[in-house]
Amino acid sequence: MVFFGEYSVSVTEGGRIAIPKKIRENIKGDVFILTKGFDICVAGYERDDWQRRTGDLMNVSLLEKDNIDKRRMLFSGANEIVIDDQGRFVIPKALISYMGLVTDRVKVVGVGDHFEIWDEEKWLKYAKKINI
Amino acid sequence: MVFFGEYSVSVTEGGRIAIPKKIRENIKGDVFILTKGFDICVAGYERDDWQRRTGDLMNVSLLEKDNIDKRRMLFSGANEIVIDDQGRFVIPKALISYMGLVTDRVKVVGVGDHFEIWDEEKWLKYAKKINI
DNA sequence: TGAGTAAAATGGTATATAGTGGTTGTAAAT
DNA sequence: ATTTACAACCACTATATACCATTTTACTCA
Repeated sequence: MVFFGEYSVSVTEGGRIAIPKKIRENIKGDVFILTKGFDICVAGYERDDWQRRTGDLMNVSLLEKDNIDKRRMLFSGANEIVIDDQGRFVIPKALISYMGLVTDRVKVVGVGDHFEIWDEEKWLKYAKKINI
Repeated sequence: MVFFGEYSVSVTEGGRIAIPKKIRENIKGDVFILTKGFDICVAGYERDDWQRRTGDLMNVSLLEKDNIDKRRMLFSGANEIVIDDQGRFVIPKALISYMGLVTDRVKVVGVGDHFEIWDEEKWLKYAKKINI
């Protein structure tokens, strides 16, 4: 399971997209976790992987304030998404708003352990900035 | 496994090429990784080799932002390519666009540990500039 | 509270286009 | 002369998109 590549897909008015085949075939089953990512994008994780990796974050001390911002973002933004049998799903409103979607096109990009969805323009700007 | 030589091949409208035999016979099996390379070309690596070099980027904390740029760059630019039994494969759209392909000819060149694919004109200009 | 209405979510179908596999042609190499 | 590598072409399949219909949810006002 490694997420690769960069794909341009269209978004309907209701926030529905068809996830690219090359990304989808890396998701076991038809369920995954979609949450807020760094730099105004949304990030998708395999459910098992998500549960395994968030495990440690569930056992922090009540007095531990470190990373509280990131922990809030990660968990409050998380949604369990079910992909329909045509490979489509709806990006929840809160995440649409978080990613600042303005056009009707997004980039779906693989980042190894997870994939990300970006407003297309924002991705292009970012990619230029970090010189991809 | 050493990639060398310079070959000119044609590209179809859909971005498909027949990889030169001399390059192909250095690829173990029929799979390799095609990524964005330096100076607007795309670069092909053996899969094992690439995975070995990127493996440590797969197991970072969900809260770790430090090398996110690097991870996005490496993985979003990479594609797992399967060569068909006639030695053909399609260069993904994002990479076609990255390499600035204008004509219907590319140069496939060996660079030791990897091979590269260039828009032919760009390669000739580059080769002239660096006085090869 | 509950019926009526509007809006959104969902499921399905049709269409265009991109991807894939196969055949044939041609020129070069053996 | 036969084989091989690459090119060109065609046909079929898979995927992404747009569109429409139905269901569900939310909202309003009597």
